[in-house]
Amino acid sequence: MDYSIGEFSKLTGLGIHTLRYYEQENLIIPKRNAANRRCYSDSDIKWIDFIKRLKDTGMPIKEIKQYAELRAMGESTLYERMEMLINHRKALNNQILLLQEHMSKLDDKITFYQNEIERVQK
Amino acid sequence: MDYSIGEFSKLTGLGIHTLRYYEQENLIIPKRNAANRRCYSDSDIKWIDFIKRLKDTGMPIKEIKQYAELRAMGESTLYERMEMLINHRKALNNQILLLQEHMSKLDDKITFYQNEIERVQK
DNA sequence: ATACAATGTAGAGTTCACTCTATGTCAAGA
DNA sequence: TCTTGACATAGAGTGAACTCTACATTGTAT
Repeated sequence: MDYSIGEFSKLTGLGIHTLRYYEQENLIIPKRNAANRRCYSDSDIKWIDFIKRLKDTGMPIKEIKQYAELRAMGESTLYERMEMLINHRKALNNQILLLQEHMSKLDDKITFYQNEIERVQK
Repeated sequence: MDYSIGEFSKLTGLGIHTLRYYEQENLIIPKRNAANRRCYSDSDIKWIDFIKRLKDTGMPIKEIKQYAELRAMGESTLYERMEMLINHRKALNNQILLLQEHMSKLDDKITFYQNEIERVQK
């Protein structure tokens, strides 16, 4: 099944402009029909979902672009891509640990506020 | 103890330009000496550390600015500030949960790569 | 056949959070 | 005294990631 850019935009939640921008950046390059219209496929949906995952975990577009370009080169880049993901996993793990630390400090601060408010009310 | 902007920049790890920008945005407004030079205090260091924590947990400058302005108003805004922090804590918690989910999916993908690479090598 | 909605390209504009430049003042060391 | 370096302000520039505009073309419903 193929989708026009408008349909694909609705399916993925990404704006039409964003999809064209992603194409410009080589993240996703859909087929074209006879009239030069973009034809997105079902596998493009999965690919966009993965791109979103990388983005949402803090990978910059440039790096996603690198990954996408390796992917477009086929099987010979499997190892390189895996290495990228392993590195990204490490970064993500650190990010989570840091956020957890921040949260516990934030909890301390909230506790402090609760005490202050009680103190002031007396 | 008071610090010039240069000293304070080194102490906090924030650039001089960034400190002036933060002042412009009302995040931190140091005293001035007779010659109109900024005089940062020890408590300003703690305040910057807290600003950094908010920033690093994804709070946009505009919202930090709101918090800073409440803080500058004194005790009467304690409750409002606490509420902001509680909301932020919630957002942070969601963010962490989401990242953990992303990480587990990333792990699946890495496992997939490992299998693929093995398959291709045979 | 005609209108209109969706699509195409190229390039400009926006927002965020800095970061830097230009220009001027002033205090302290050689 | 001279010069150097840190500081001051105002405003311009940057990079990331969109987002929008202008204008041309095409597909579809009436």
